[in-house]
Amino acid sequence: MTSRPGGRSARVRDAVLRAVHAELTERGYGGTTVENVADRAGVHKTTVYRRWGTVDVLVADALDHTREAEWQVPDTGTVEGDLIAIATEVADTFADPARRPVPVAIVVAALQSDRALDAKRDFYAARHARAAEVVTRAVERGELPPHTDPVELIRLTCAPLYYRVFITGEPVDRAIAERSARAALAAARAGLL
Amino acid sequence: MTSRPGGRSARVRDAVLRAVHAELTERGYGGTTVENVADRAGVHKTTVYRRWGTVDVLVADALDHTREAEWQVPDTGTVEGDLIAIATEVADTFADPARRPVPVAIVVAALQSDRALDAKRDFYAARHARAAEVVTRAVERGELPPHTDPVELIRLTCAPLYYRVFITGEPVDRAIAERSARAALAAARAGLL
DNA sequence: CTCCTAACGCGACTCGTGTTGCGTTAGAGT
DNA sequence: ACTCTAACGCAACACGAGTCGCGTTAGGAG
Repeated sequence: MTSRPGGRSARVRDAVLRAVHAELTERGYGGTTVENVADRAGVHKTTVYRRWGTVDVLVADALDHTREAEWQVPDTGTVEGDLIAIATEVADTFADPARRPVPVAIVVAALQSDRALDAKRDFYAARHARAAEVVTRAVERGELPPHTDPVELIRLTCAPLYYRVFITGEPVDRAIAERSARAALAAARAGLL
Repeated sequence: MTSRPGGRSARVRDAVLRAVHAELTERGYGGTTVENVADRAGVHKTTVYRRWGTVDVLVADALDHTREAEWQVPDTGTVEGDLIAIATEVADTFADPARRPVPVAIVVAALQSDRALDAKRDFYAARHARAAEVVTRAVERGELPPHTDPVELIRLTCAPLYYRVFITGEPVDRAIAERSARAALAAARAGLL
């Protein structure tokens, strides 16, 4: 039934999703067209229209695809170090002109399409669940109160960075990443999560 | 030169910006068209194309327009009460299906257009500057450390709510608003801002 | 090796968005 | 009251995104 990894369908999908990534980086979500994606992938546009239909579905599928790649959870020995590492990674991504456009495009897509919304929700749910390990470890070590909500601490760590990028439009750097992590940690230590 | 408030230009602008608001609410940013806006405003589409050109400029102008309306800063007597009030207002807006689409559309527009980005940046800069009053009052009362960054505390209060709406896609309610405010306050009291 | 089907390529078509040239009108200035 | 100009209305047009029908091909099954 379904083609194996070496089949034509799989090759087309790989080429198209790579093209989606490149188009989003260069033109952003609004400038990305099904036709341009098809051309870049070396595939006819009707093929893309039939299998995906719209740009937001392309983005959603690309996000699902990248979710298969594994992500390494930091383990510095302390929660503070781990949270700072996580926040720094986020800040670095948004500070890099080559990587920033893709997550931005995903947010835009998710705000306009249920299909992309699901993909984004799943992606962040998985990421948060993985990242929460640093919190559960800290609780076990006695660094944090026993009833601390692990995912909430992760959210609180990242939120100020995303807030700057998407709401206030201010730049983000590592100093802000550190401050966000420490602020979130202070709330956790106060037993507020 | 410029027409006075009662002139034809001003009437057209009012009608168009009202139509923009309605279209964004009903169809969202992606579904809003210059032509639909013009029809709803009872104006020919070329008029809108000439004065604004694109949807993002319409959104930007509408945002500039609403910025003229004054916003009441809460004053409950304590920083905690004030911050909770601010956070609750944000949460209520996003929880209300009738009000939520507009700020969402503004974020989408700002991610795709420099003109809308400027308008959004100015809007939030003004809002934050006004809201920061509750922090400076608190510092004067001795509730918070003297070097606390007022705007940063406001950002920290609101960030988790926006993070849920735009990134994780989780719902926001008043309980989360209160927790966000208290968490931000804990960081401020720890002298981390 | 042959068959069979799902997926792809191709070109023509539809349709909505945005543009242009020209005539018309509101309304400010005198 | 009259003029003069900026802004608006209108219709025809251009352009690109998305659709459709049909022919072609890759590649798995037997």
